Amino acid sequence: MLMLMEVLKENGIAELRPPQKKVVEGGLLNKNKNFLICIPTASGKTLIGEMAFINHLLDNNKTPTNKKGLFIVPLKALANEKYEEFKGKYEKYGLKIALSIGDFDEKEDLKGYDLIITTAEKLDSLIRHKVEWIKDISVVVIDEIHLIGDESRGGTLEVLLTKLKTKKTIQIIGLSATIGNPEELAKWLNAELIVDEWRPVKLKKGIGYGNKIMFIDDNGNTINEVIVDEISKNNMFNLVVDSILKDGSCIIFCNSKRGAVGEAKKLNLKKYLSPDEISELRHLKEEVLSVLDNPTKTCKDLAECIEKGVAFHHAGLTYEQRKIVEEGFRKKLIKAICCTPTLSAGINMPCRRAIIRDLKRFSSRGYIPIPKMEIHQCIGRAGRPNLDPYGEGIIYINNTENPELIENAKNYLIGNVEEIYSKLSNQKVLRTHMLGLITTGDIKNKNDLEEFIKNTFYAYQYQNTKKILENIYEITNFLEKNGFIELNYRRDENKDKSNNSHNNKKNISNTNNSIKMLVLDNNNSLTIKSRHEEDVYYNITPLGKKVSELYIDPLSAEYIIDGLKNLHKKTLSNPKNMECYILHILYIISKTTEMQPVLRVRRKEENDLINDMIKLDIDVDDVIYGISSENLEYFKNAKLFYDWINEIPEEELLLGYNIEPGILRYNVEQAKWMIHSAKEIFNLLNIDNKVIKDCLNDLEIRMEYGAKQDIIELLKIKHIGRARARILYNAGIKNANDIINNQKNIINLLGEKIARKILSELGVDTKFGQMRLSI
DNA sequence: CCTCCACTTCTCTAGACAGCATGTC
DNA sequence: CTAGAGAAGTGGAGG
Repeated sequence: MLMLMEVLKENGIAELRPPQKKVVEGGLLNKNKNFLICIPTASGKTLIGEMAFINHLLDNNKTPTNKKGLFIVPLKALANEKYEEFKGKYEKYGLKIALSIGDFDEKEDLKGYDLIITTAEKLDSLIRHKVEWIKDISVVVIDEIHLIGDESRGGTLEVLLTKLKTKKTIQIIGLSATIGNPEELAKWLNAELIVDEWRPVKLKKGIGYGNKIMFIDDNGNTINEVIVDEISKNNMFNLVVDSILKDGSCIIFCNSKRGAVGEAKKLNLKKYLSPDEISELRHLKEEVLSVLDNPTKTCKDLAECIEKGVAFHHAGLTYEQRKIVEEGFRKKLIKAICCTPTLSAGINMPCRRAIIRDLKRFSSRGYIPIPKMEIHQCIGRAGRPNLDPYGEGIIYINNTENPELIENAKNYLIGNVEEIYSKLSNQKVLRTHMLGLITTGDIKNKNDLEEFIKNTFYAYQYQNTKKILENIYEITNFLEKNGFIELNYRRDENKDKSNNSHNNKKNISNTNNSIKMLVLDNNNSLTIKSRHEEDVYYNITPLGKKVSELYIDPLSAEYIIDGLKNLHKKTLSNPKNMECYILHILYIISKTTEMQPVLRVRRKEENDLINDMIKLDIDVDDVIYGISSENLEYFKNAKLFYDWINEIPEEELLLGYNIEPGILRYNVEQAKWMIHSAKEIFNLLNIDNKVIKDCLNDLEIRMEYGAKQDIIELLKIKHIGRARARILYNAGIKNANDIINNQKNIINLLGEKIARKILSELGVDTKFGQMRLSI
């Protein structure tokens, strides 16, 4: 304890906050005690994790114990932020801190690191690659652990926690936002539950309508009503200006990107800016415009807003643009941000006044209410520690004084938030993780499988594993059918050894039958299990292992395999039309579940797309029944990638497909990953087809750079991207040899510094360089 | 033949984890 | 629980 306080003190923390004290008093320093901590954002959650790390990773002399701690965060941006923060705080004690996320990895083996900041998915992936340091883990802190209830990502966290919590030597500390059923989650984790409402800055909750804000207490009673100056007809504008004039800042949460941009455009705060601020904002504006070679519509819109002291923030912005907006807001140059949920959780972006504009959002099920938990996270942004005397979380109703709407808003502000539920039964989650668990050897047979499921949050919550097990048996059949796993029937070890593969095959079909019987029976099916089923053993195949390590959905892998096999047949009958094959491959990857959602098809576009698909013979099994609208969407998406790799100018691309810079980058990133996966999978299929193989190899590079085929040789060289490659190519320099033979020319074209870098990379006079050339 | 305007029809809808191997202008 | 805003298209009236 003494050591801990000393370390905290050396990092500027003299005293613990009430919830932190509560956790320490509850036994945080007991290295075997798990915790679930539900306290508001910005009340010092992270520090609780840090205390646990210090406790495990440093001894009384403040030197490393060589134990390992993991910090699992939900976003890469957050991981980066914490990595920098922890490095600054704890490296001085000799702790080695690593960041391990999808697009970045410490070069060295993570074995030598004490504190690793990672995401759930990355950690899961590392486990699949069988890193051996997992056994050294002594403490795991999970940030935003309530995400276990997230439809798409919760399952991964659940599988991970299920594994971790069986290892009794690991202390697990879950940090959570307020949830409706914390006891349930805590019990499952064998954790002590700490709930606290303490906040560093007081939060006033209110409902805005017309030009009034009605502040209410936790019982829903009105505390006071504030009249906002009606300086314009735009009530939102009045609300924002009201805050700014009191030295406050605003974040307005909207339910769509368009809504956020529209709201931002309506706020002109120029009148309220100082001359200094105006000139600095002009600088920011230029920065925003220079992020892309040619500013697109989104860039121009943002630049225009920023000049007026406002910004919008959503996934359509590039990473750099988002950073500019966030930085501008922190420096108080940008007075208000209109955003989508990008800012509702994750990175630290507090403000004085958080305004909720929408309480419903469009989803696959229609226009549905936004969860209360999310609204609470949004209004929880209000109140900047040490800057604001208080924060204001306001739900704004544009509609006059409709009592129903006010009542609805009130319900959002008071009372309990939703309970969270296991999302393990999500099909994609089950497919992916069943394969993963078989890969890692966590599940070797049916007994392991049932044991594992019994330990999940799902089983704990529903007290019934029958339904999910039936589901899983179907999935194991699917995995077996596609050659990702093998189902073996063995009565005992000896018999198994004498089994040959032919016998195994026979047994598999028996297994299938018995599983079907199980599904049909609704009453006491678990007791009527046949012996066949009892004895199912799961073995991973090389293909399955690859799919698992690539971290893609097995269903996507099936699409890829089917697609490539079909394409192979086509290349045999007509080995000439390369462009056609490229579109086929792009179409295949557009179908994968990782690429969803794909672009929507407008009615006017339908005919052209159908004609193209027929011409290219893509997924047209039966012309009479036509092509499904889904397939049209996949194809449209494929065409986007096709245009991208054919160097269609970005602005034209975005306009033509009606997307934004950030979304394009995201899609290209996903596509790159899928093409890489397709390439790796194809290599395992034992199909001798050089056309497809070359095509996949080239596509991976072309997708990364957005480049045509002709400059591929140049792109393979370090320091040459698509711009430099194009310059060289236009000057007649087409490959590494040309570069070596035209050294003077290269210097003229690219400048001496870069030219020298490239030449030394090509290692004209070193053997290593020559080897690279031959690759 | 053009412009304006009212009306109808169409379109669109949040976010962001994972592989791999290192550096675009 | 299952919408609603805004863009695009249409067509008639009026000059």
